[in-house]
Amino acid sequence: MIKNFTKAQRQKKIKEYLSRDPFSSDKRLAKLFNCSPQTIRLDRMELGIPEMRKRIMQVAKNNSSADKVKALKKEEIIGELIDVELGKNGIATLKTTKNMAFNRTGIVRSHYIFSLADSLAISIIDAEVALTGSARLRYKKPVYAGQNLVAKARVARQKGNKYLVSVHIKSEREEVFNAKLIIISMKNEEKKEGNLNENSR
Amino acid sequence: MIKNFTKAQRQKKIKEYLSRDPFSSDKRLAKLFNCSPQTIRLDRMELGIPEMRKRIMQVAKNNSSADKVKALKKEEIIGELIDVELGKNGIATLKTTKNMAFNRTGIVRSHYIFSLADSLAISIIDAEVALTGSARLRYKKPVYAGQNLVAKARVARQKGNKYLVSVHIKSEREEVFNAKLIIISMKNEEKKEGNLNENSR
DNA sequence: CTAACGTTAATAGCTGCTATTAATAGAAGC
DNA sequence: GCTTCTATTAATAGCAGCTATTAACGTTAG
Repeated sequence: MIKNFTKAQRQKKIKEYLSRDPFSSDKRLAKLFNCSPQTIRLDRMELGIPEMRKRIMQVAKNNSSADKVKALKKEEIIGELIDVELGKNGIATLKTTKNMAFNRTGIVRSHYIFSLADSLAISIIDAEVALTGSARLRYKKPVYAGQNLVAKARVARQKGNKYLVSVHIKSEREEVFNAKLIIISMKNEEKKEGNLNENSR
Repeated sequence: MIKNFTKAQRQKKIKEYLSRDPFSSDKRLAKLFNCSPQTIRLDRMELGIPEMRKRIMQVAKNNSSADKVKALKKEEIIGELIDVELGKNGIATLKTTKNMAFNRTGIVRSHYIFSLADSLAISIIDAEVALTGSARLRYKKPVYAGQNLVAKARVARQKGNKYLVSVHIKSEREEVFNAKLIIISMKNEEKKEGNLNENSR
């Protein structure tokens, strides 16, 4: 019989695979790694990896705690949201990579930086839907692939449904970018409609 | 025996409860609502609510695609470059998709629109390296996933290595966005100094 | 040879279900 | 009254995806 992997190789692969896709049962993994479910189970035990259902739970619990932010879902935010005080301020970080940069120079493309600022600005607005109305951007210094960016946003003013948000992005404590954005929150007219025809009582 | 709720009341409560906390099994719900698990099951059937594991799955899948950092993909950024007269003007288009939009509203995220404008502005500059220095953005109307965008850029002024580029983006002949960008062209000497202390290797 | 290791198998039991059939109590209809 | 309907509960078989345990192999190292 063909030996696909050594035990160590297989376990490493399993770990890698599950970190990307935690939704596979032992049965499915067994097929993927061409071994028996029991082997997968033994591997999981040794690696301290919980069963599929518990893995799914972890993922689920993760994002259910993340609905602090109303207008954006987690996946829609560029960068990693560190802290948010809705309606006031927020912090996000972005680890820049080569993919985000011009090959020739290694300089990160400007729209990635804008995306970080814009996403963060929208995230801190306390509304179901928030859109960017206008913005003033200033790129202070070029950012090179590999640099870690820290974005801080603050609601500077609010007039009705218009928020003036200022964002400063630093790398190594040096400001590389700042922006002022007008974010517009949308009315929640459609929220009421719950129980018109619900019988009962 | 004490009748806690009518059927309709209980079902309404179950619906409410699960929308806040999808992690409860029928058994737990039965205790909460002081009835038998079977009753809960019947209620779920009537309401079309799936079992706990499937509910957890839904929550998990939601944010599972979250590798924390969602990168823009290259193809998504630039749009299609239709025509360029270096140093003068250019036209690019972008077919917007659901991926670019907020799930909830279908409105395309602002940074995609900026990316189109910014990329186009940079590509019409006749220089080896061009960087965005600052920008003034105005979002006129929300863009919905599926709309085709047409961006026109024009070099309005040039002062040394600074170019003032204006970009107008239309959908269906209606302007949805415009921007003025200062693009800075870099001399080729300056290209090297990127790797002073950072990223290295 | 034999002991250890790696793998697979078989078995019992668990949770949280689905699906089905049935029993029971209470109210409503004639 | 008796019947019928509704709501609830029960009991049963079966499923997926496990845990935990015991056991049986084959390969390899000493």
